[in-house]
Amino acid sequence: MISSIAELISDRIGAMPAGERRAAQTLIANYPLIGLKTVAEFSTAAGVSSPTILRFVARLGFQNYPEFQSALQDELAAQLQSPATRTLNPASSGGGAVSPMLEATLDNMRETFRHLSERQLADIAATLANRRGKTFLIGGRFTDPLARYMAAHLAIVQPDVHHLAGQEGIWRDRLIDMGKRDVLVIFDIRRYQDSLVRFAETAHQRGVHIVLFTDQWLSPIARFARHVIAGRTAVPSAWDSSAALFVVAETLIGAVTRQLETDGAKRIRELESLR
Amino acid sequence: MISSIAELISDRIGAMPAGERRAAQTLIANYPLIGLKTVAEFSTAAGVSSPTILRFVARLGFQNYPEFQSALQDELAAQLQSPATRTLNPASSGGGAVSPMLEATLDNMRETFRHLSERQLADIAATLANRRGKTFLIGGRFTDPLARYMAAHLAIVQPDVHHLAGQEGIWRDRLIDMGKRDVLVIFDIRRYQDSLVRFAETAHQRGVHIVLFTDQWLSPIARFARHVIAGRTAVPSAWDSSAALFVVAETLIGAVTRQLETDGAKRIRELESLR
DNA sequence: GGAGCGCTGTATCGTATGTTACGTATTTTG
DNA sequence: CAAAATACGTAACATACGATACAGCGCTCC
Repeated sequence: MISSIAELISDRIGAMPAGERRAAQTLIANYPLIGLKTVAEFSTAAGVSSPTILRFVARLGFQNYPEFQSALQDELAAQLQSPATRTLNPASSGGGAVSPMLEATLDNMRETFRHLSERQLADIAATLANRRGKTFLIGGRFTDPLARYMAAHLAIVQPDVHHLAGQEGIWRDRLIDMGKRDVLVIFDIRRYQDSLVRFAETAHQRGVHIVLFTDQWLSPIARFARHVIAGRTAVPSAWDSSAALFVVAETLIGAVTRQLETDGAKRIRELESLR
Repeated sequence: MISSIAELISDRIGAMPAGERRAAQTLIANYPLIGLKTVAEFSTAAGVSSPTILRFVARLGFQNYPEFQSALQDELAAQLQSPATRTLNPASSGGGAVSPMLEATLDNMRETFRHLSERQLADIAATLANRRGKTFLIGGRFTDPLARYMAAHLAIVQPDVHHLAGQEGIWRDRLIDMGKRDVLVIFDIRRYQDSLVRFAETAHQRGVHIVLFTDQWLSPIARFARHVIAGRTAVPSAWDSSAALFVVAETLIGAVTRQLETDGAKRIRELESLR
C-alpha cells in the first residue's frame, strides 16, 4: 500500500525517463517543500524545463499541478499534527532488510557513546590537538578508510598529520620517525591483523602515545594503547559495521577542530587561498 | 527577538481590526498550511474577503502575498530539516559538545533513510550485484575513504571491483575501460569537485551506469546519475558529516552480499584459503 | 544504415491568482 | 447627535503561473 507521495515516487522512479527522474530526485532530496513552490522554481532546481515537471506530476497520477500540491500539503498537515509518526517507522513497510540494519546501527551508536564518557573524548581530543608532536594514523583491511577519513580532516587543521598506507614494510620504516611526543591512531576490528599488532607493539616500546579504535571485543592492541575506543559493530549482515567508530571519529575531528579553532581557522583560510 | 511568523502574529494581533484578527486566528489554528494556499482559500477559511487577507499580511510587514508565503516555507524548511530542534529534550546532559553531535548524526541517518525507499536500495543493490560489468568507485576529497571502504568489501564478494585513486589523470585514463554494462559509484558532497563532475560527465557519455552518493543539496553529478542517494550531512561541527552516507554504503554492501550469497560465499571461502 | 518512437525543450496561450480602486458600512470622536 | 475616519467587501485589472502545441534530438529496433 502506498500512503505517501514519496513512496509513490520511489515506486515509479525506475520507470521514468531521465528528466523526470531528475525531478523526482530533487523532490525527494528537498521533500516536500520544493513541490510547494512554483513549477518554474521546481524546474530550475531540478535543472529541467517546466513541462518536464508537469509530465512528472502527471505520471504520478495527478490531473494537474495544483492537485499535486494539495496532496503534498495534506500530507504535510498530517505529519505536522502528529510528530510521533515522524520518528516512528522510518522504512514504513518494515518487512525488508533495511530497517533492522538501520535500527541495529543506531543502537550501536547509542551503546558506543553510552560507554564513552565526555571526559574520555575530551582527553583524546586534547591528545590529538597537542601540537608538540606528530600524528600518525593507520587502519586494518576494512578500517583503513576510517584512518584516511580522519587523517584527511586532521591534516587540515594542523600540520604533521600522516596516514600510513601501502605495504607493511613501508609503514614499518616510518617507526623511525616516531617518538614520545607523537600520537599513533590505530583502527583495528576483528579479525585483528597480526601486522598491526606487531606494529603497535614496537611503536609502544618507542613510547608512542597510542589511540585505538576497536570493537567491543577489544583488539590485542588494547594492551599497548593509552586510549581505547570500543565501538559496537554487530549488525544483521554478513559484515561487521564500522559506522559507530566512524561517528566517534567524526566527533573527535569536530572536537579537535574546535580546540584548535584559532590556529585551525587560520590554516583553513590559508589552504583555501592556495586552491 | 522575533524568530517565527507565529510569534510575529501573536505580537501584533492586539493592534488589528476585527477582520484581520480573524485571519490571524485561522492562520494560527492551521499553522502554517493555510498560509501556503491561495488568498481565496485563506479568505473563505477565515470568513473574510481576499483584500482583508492581503491587508493582514501587509500589516505583518510583507510587501506582497508571495513574499509572505516564501517566509512561511523557509520556516517550514528549517523545521523539517532539523528535527533535533523539535524533539529538543533538555534531559540530555547538555554541557559538552558530544551529545548534540551524536543526536544530530542519528537524526541525519533517520532522515536519510526516510527519503530512501527499500525499492530504491534494492534497485541499486541489484545494479551493483550485476555481474556482467565492472564496478568502479571514486570519491572526493573527504569522501574518497567511503569509496575505498565500499570497494574493499565489494571486491571480496565479486570480481572486477576497482577503486579509482591517485591523481586525476590516472583515473581519467581508466575511462577507456568503462562501457555500458559497467557501474560507476561516485561520492561527492559539498564543496563539489569540478574534476569529479567532468569525470562523471564523460563516463555518462560513454553510457556508464552512475550511482551517486551526495548530500541533500545534490552534487551537479546528479544530472548524469541513474541512482542518487542524498544523505543528510549537517551537524554542529565545523565539518559536514558523512556518517549517514557511510551507513547507506554499509547497508548496500550487506544487500549486495546477500544477493550474491551463493557465489559470494564461494569466493569468500576461496579467499580465506589464500591467506 | 535507415525508419520509427519516445523524450525533452521552446514558445505560445488561456486562466487563475494576487492586486488595487472605489463605494458602502461601521465605528469613533468632538 | 453629527461628522469624520477607519474598516471592509465588491468588482475590475494586470500579472504571472500552469498548460499545451510543436519541433528537434537521441535512441532503439529493424
